[in-house]
Amino acid sequence: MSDPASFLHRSLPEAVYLELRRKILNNEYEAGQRLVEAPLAEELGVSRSTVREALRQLNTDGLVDISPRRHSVVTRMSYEEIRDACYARFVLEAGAARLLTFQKDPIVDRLQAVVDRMAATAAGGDVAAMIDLDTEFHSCIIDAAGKHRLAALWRTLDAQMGALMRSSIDRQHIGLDEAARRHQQVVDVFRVGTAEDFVQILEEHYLGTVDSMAQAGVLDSAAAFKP
Amino acid sequence: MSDPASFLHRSLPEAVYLELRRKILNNEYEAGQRLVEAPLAEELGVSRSTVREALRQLNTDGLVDISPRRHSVVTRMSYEEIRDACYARFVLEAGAARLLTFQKDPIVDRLQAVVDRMAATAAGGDVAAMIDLDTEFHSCIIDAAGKHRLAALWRTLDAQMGALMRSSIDRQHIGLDEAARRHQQVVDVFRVGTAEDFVQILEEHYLGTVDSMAQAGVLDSAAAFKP
DNA sequence: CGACCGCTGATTGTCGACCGTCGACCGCCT
DNA sequence: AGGCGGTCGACGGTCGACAATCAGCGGTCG
Repeated sequence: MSDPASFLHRSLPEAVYLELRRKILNNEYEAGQRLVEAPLAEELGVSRSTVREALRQLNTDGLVDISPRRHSVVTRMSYEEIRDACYARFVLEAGAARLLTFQKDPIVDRLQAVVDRMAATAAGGDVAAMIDLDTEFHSCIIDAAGKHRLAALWRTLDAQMGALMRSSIDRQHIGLDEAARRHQQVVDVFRVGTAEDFVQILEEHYLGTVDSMAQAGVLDSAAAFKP
Repeated sequence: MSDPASFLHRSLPEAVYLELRRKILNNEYEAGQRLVEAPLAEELGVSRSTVREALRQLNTDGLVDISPRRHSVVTRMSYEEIRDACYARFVLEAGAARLLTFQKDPIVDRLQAVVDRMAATAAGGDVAAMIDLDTEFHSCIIDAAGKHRLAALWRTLDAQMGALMRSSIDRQHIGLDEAARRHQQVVDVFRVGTAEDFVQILEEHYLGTVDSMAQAGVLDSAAAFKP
């Protein structure tokens, strides 16, 4: 993100990648939609090779599924896959959190500030902004641990979850106040508790997230098989 | 690995990717070596596009660094980066382990079997086989948790570490018996302990690994600042 | 009437060529 | 002699064309 050289030489594939990524994450392309190289290339004014490279990148991000010799589609995750990704994200965040000093860690002020903004945003009903704040909140924790690689992995998973959350909250307009409250709870535990307490409430927090996504019916077909 | 469709349609880029990956992981290419597209293409009998795609894939695996408009090189990790990757691997494995039932989990037999083979291998002094067994050992734990996404992330990190371990153990021919003993210790804790005990010994296990790599001088930390 | 089989269109796979850019080298100016 | 600007070679970036392959469709045969 803060790599100074990445602003210069933002290559064509990188730009295409970012554009397609943005559209997928904003649900301008819905899950399962076909992404055909040639039309995208013409639409974006580049050649197929360029689009192709961007699609491969999106594939490794888990945002696009590529069927060999067939066509690419926006990833549609099963309930199982969503749970797995969510759990992996939780595990990484817990791994970051256990490195922090609790109670007197200055990070708590930053977290509180984000939660305050969440409360304000919840009142306004801006779903997209809320999800961005969620990412910002957890990023604080991840970044504070100073583990760059771990943070990178987390960010990939978070982006995917963000896309799902967008589409889930879009469908049922509840939970913004609830979300703000949940995060406040996390901060409170951070203030007075230990790493163990924190991990526990974090896990509940994540489970709540995947549950609300499940109930929102984001997972179209596989939802029926939920235990 | 177990994807049935992956045997069919093993495309050219995939094959090239696997071949280059194998060479990097076996240290047939040393860290920092330049990987120029055109010569590689000719050597492998494919076009530059194909090699290019394989290099991108290796890049996202963290095995190759790509400098825009310049050339690609085999990744040379700093001490910090190694520690980060190692820690992330540990976090993921701990996240898998906490889902297991301890003491009576049937996995322990499989783990013990691997350790037994380790002991035999240590006597023979086969470094490469030992590293493969290490991967197999930890894979048992990861796979037993049944979290596919988490396992995939772990595997990527493990492959990188494997490359480093190969080159570190190559340089100092000690530690094979020591490695076997360490893993036996992990199994013992698994037998009688709880998830918390296990995570603790696992962390020591990982720290020991990164330390021995550090001492082996894999990370030319001084060389990093040298022209 | 249904199942099978080959045609066909759509889409990706692969390639070689041309273009732009970067760093290295060299000669000139101070 | 040292710094600087220009030139050159090397390499990645981008492209359009051609080949391979798959799914769906329509015709045909049992």
